[in-house]
Amino acid sequence: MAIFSKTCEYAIRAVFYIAHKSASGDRAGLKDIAAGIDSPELYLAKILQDLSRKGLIRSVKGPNGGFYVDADSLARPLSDIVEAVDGQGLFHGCALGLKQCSEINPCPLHDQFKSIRGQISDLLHRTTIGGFNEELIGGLLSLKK
Amino acid sequence: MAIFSKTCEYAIRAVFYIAHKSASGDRAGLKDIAAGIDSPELYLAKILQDLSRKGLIRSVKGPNGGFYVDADSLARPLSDIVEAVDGQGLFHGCALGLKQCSEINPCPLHDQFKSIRGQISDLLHRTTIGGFNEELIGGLLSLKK
DNA sequence: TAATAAAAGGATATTCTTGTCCTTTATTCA
DNA sequence: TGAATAAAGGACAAGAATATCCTTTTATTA
Repeated sequence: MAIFSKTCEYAIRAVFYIAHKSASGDRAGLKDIAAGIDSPELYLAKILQDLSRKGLIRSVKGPNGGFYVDADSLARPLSDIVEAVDGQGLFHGCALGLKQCSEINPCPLHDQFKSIRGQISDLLHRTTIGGFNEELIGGLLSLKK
Repeated sequence: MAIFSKTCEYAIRAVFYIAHKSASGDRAGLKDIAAGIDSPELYLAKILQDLSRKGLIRSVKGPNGGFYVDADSLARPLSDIVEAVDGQGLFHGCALGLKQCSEINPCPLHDQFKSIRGQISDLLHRTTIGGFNEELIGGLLSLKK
């Protein structure tokens, strides 16, 4: 198992790609994004529809339409995408799947996993969607698989 | 997404349960284990067959048969189970699914995820299968969901 | 040695994730 | 206003993870 689902990986890469285009005032079309992040186009369409419904990205139909993110969304943390797609599983719940594990009755790995999950949460919360743009512009980062 | 797959959660809980019984010289039968860790019996059978083939646990057929772990296995790290079931995904590979991400050409989250994954790896490597027995004996820990 | 108990193994069923296809709706522009 | 473009939406398909069923093999013990 990877850390994120495949759907979530696509979502993150796509939003980065869209944010990058948005920074120069452009919108990104589905074909463009799918090619840019190396993902199946029609599956990505579903993911973007979902993110759009949830208000994480915006879309415009018709000629010269496409996806973009506004300034507010650029400032949003990466965790918003992860939660929208993969839910809270990475941050909460006993790692061993024990229902009775809690702060009051912790499993033997509870505190250690708590610390690690806290770090993942911190990382995803302090990293913003727009924060990758410099690196994308500098060409240091490719979003292709 | 949780950290481990459901299969892996069952596997970990089952091995803990078996290890606990083994400590008092007993073997654990499938029904017993499934009830003890609250998992579907026949699915668990497949998981245990797999762990047995991979040498992580031992089994004996026939009356008074069942599963047990030898002293060697008690000393094994939890990471052995996780790797056997969920593979290397938790420890290796770019978190964002970027093929080109590497030490030489790291993605923007590479180093931070590397640290977190290192901690997960350390935790799972330094925790042994047998290490939970005191807590199970003390009744502090329940393996039921 | 026969009866029984318990895991092993193969096949199938169900559910969830991932991926595709086709039609509809909204927008642009000639 | 009509044609073209691009996302939205609904339905379906493939694959993987999870779960169940049935038969076979191996061991115990009466």
